[in-house]
Amino acid sequence: MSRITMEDVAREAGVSRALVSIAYRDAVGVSDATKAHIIDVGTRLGYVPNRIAARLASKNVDTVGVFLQDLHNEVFADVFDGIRDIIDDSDAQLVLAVGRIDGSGDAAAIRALFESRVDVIIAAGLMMTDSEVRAVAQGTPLISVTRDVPGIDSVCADDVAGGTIATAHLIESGHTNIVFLSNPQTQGYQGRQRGYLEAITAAGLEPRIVPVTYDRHDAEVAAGLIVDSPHPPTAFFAHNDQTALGVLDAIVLRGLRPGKDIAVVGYDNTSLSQAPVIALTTVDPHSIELGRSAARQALTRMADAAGDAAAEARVSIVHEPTLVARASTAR
Amino acid sequence: MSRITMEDVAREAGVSRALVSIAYRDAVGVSDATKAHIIDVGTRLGYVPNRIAARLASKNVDTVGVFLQDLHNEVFADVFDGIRDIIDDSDAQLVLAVGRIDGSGDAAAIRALFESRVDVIIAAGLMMTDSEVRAVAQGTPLISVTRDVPGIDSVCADDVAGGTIATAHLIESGHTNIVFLSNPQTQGYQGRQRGYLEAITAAGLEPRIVPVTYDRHDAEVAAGLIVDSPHPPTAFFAHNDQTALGVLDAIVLRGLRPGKDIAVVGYDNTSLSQAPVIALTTVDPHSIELGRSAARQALTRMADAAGDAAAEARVSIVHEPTLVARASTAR
DNA sequence: CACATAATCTAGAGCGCTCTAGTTAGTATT
DNA sequence: AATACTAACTAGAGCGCTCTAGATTATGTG
Repeated sequence: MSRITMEDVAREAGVSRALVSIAYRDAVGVSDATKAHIIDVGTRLGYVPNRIAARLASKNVDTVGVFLQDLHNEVFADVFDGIRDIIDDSDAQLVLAVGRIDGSGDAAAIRALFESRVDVIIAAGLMMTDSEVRAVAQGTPLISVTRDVPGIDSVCADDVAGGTIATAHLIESGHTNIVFLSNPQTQGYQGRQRGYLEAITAAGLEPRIVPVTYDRHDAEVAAGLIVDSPHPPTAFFAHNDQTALGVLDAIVLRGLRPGKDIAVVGYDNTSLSQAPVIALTTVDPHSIELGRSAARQALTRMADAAGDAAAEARVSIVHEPTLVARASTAR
Repeated sequence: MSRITMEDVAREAGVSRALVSIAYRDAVGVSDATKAHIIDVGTRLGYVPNRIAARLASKNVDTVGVFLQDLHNEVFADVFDGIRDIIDDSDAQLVLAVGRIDGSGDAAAIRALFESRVDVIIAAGLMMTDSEVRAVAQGTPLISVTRDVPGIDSVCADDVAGGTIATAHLIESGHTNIVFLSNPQTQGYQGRQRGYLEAITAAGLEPRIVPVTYDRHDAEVAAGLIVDSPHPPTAFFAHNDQTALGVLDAIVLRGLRPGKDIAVVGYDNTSLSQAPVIALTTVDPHSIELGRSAARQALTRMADAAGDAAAEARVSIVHEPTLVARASTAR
């Protein structure tokens, strides 16, 4: 274990501990020459600053906690990329916590973030209910990304609009029997469903909503049952790309051709959907950009928590999603 | 911010600070009644223990740092799942750091882990050279997972064997012109290539190795060029599933059929390759199991760092990979 | 050259917790 | 009833850093 402390460096360099601290933090108050000397001695001794101690001692170490729902869903990787873009350019620290696909790890992950005394939390894809989120956010500012939580700072795409353009795209292509695959477990992706409903009813069509679990294989099975039913739809709109992939699986397994025989639309525009083998039509919520916005908002919240500017009211940033048409909806 | 400290709880509960500490840590030395009372007062006040302070004060808070190379590659999600399986059952803490796809974030991520004073680091997919890894591991035990680093505890699949069975599978299927798509940037996936070479030369065939970058689109372009070349191979063996997907893209874009016209084998058995739409033949390194092994080894290292049992020599755990044959290599 | 001003540097009091050593009370042993 | 335990609890010294207030030295100015 690294046993070298700031004290050791100070003694060896012949200066006070405080000066070593100043030097290592790039703060003002040390001459260039002394600073160089201190850093030099430090590296020679193999000194590694102890961030734990620094965090304890200082009120000014900005740290943002990031919660990612599921590492297996690439959306969260995209969001994280965006967050990092911004945070790397600030001098804030990042602390990461990840949930479990079924949502069972959310509370524990958020608690861990709290116990690490982060100044602000960016949560991507929390599965709890709105009120649970609000309850948990007590004290530390919480920014929800990819999901709008009333009462909480939120950064997300306009999912209702996204659901509408996806459905409208299908309707324009001549489909009249369109099934929406919803996710009952995930609180907060209701917007996509609402958008679907709006577009469907506006067109005077009959909505068909089927709930599926988060698991892609389950989605395949569920979609398969629907395809095999007496009145199979000609198009599916899945609440996310993962589920859409399951639908493609079901279609392919039955010897049918996505796009030609049955149209499929996903949501998220993960890099997967872009692959020519998949070529999934999908709604792009611009996840990276969402991550960036969320990170900027996080930085803002930290700033006005530091200076005691009256905490602004809840902020809701909504990005406009765009449709990306690919082969899965091309005849 | 949560301003309530242990002191506050102690005062309110009418006990000493130390007793609150004992109660909250589930340690022995407090009666059940008092403990219940303390916890009760604590929750009423909204007390959240400060793990930062705990870490500083205690020598006995086990924390394992996990480095994941790239959130966009699902292998790392699998490895992480395995790690968490084990760590969740211990009472160690997990600290996560993630790199960047091009390896540029590795050093910074590892440094952050060091500065967080983790007791042991599990690194999945480090892109540095072996000696850089060894240099960085000074002091803190470092366990490399998915990659064998000489001199460092490593948990990985037998990549040479993996490369061999993949190539042998292709040869048995009658292929004689097999291209291996290597990744020159990633140190340490050389085993897969070596396995390929062994199988190829054992069969008296001509090796063809083409380097591609980590980017899937680049892989598609590179594979495309090879397919369009005068003597296109009848089979590709890609160093990982991501790259294999790029190959599938190139094949599909040319109106060819994977499996039928050109065979493709990947490596990692990510959930993606299992999807019927993709149906990629691949080598399964049993990533989750690798994660579990690595975590167990991490726990062991921490234990013998605590008790001053003579630190054992370097441990290398090798799992046997298995071939998963799917449609991408079926005529 | 005395005095102000700025630039460096230091002392030492915390940050919120854990942990060792010790005190006090409660129960058992002979 | 004296002794020995054990269980329950407390005091206080850190952990390695940051930060405020003050000391010291260097620089400028009329």
